[in-house]
Amino acid sequence: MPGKILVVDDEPAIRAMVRFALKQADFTCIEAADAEQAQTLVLKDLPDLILLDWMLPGVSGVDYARRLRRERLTQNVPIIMLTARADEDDKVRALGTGADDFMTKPFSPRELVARVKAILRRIAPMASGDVVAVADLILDPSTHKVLAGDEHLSLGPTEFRLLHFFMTHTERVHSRERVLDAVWGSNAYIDERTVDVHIRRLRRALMASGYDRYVQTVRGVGYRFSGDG
Amino acid sequence: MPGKILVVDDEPAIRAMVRFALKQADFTCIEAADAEQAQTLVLKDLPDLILLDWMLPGVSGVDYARRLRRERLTQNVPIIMLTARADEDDKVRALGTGADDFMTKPFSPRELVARVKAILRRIAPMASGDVVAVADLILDPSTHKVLAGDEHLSLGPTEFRLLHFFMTHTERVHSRERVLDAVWGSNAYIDERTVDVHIRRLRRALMASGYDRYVQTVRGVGYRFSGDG
DNA sequence: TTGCGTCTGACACAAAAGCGTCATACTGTT
DNA sequence: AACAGTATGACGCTTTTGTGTCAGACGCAA
Repeated sequence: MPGKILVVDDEPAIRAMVRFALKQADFTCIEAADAEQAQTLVLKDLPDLILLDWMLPGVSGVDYARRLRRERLTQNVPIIMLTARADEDDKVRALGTGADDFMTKPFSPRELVARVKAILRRIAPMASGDVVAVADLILDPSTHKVLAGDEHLSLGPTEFRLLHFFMTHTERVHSRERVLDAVWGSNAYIDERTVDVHIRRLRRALMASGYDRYVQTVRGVGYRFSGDG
Repeated sequence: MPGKILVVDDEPAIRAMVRFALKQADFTCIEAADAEQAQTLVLKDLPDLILLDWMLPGVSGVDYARRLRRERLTQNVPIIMLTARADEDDKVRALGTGADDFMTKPFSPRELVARVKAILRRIAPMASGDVVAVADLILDPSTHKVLAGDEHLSLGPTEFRLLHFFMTHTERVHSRERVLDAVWGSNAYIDERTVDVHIRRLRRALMASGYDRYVQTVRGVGYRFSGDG
């Protein structure tokens, strides 16, 4: 279950093709025909990546991309622009909006999937679906298992995501706010103290294998996942 | 990898290329120039996969694909559509017929083989007819029997297919949606909770032999069939 | 066709697991 | 010591899953 992808295009045919391709590759796909619909979906469940048509009825794809970049919620969601023609000017402008990549129609499903995966690996390591390992701690999103050495340890969904986040973003301090954004999906009205509780639960689960010491408190700032003290 | 593949294309040159590529990869290849011939071969010896040209003299590839999907015998045989141009509309329509993939000419032998293998991997572990075994649990599709140790256990058709799916796709977590696709067929309008019910029935059947613990719930995600907890 | 038994999917309710918040205890800093 | 930030256990609530039941579909036999 690598990731959730929002497709914004007014042509149902394109959406159908994209949906098919993404589904084949095990992505979850949500769809919108215009910017307004898209925004509703974005607020409802924040996607991991957005495929955005350059030309849209109403608010254009370019304008919508700018807006997505301005707003805090979507600031870090990668965007791939879809355009009808390979026009250099368009390309420059598209990248100017903050798009992460750019594809000209027609494109093959294979190419689409390849690019999506590339972007996700680069920008959203959590959504790539790859096995993550830190020392002897191994987390496998595809089986949803976590191994510490050869011990299999069981985590609740939230602790699993939390550990996944930490393991894909090691060595850095993350504020509670950031953790909430990454693990809870950023539009949650949740008390920051709640992070503490889940940190506690995660530590407890890791305790048996000693990996709890990887989950480090940085007083006044947040938490860090790191091998050395 | 076992496999008999039917190529339906009116151009002998294409057929020759495909035949060559498939033979190299150890597939058996049978050929037809039109839908009528194809149908004769299908009835004589059911192929594991069909490569079907989009444009055929007489009954078009699209229509023939629909027919293959309608008929019981061929309902589950994967189809790869071959189209002349990368026309988005064609692609979409091809997928609408129930094709599992499509390729635009010209394609390389390598690409062909890769796609064929991909499809067979995805669909065939269950369709191969091979006996599947996990620990002492043995499922034989040809006799439709399941043995746990030396106990013979009886399952309903759906539970049988469900177990078959699990045994050919162990270790991974499968969302209910995915399970529905694989076990019920990808065009079933079925409540996701129904999966739970059949999981229950399967577990109950496996209970006597203790294999019910292999059927694991991954909360918030789906189910997994796995030896270790 | 009719009748019979099995299989199925939906539903409703029960049970379980997970979640977020809070109050309180604790720890490090100044 | 006083303060601010953090850790932790408990608790009420929500979401998700488990399970029994039932009406209808289906296959089969007469």
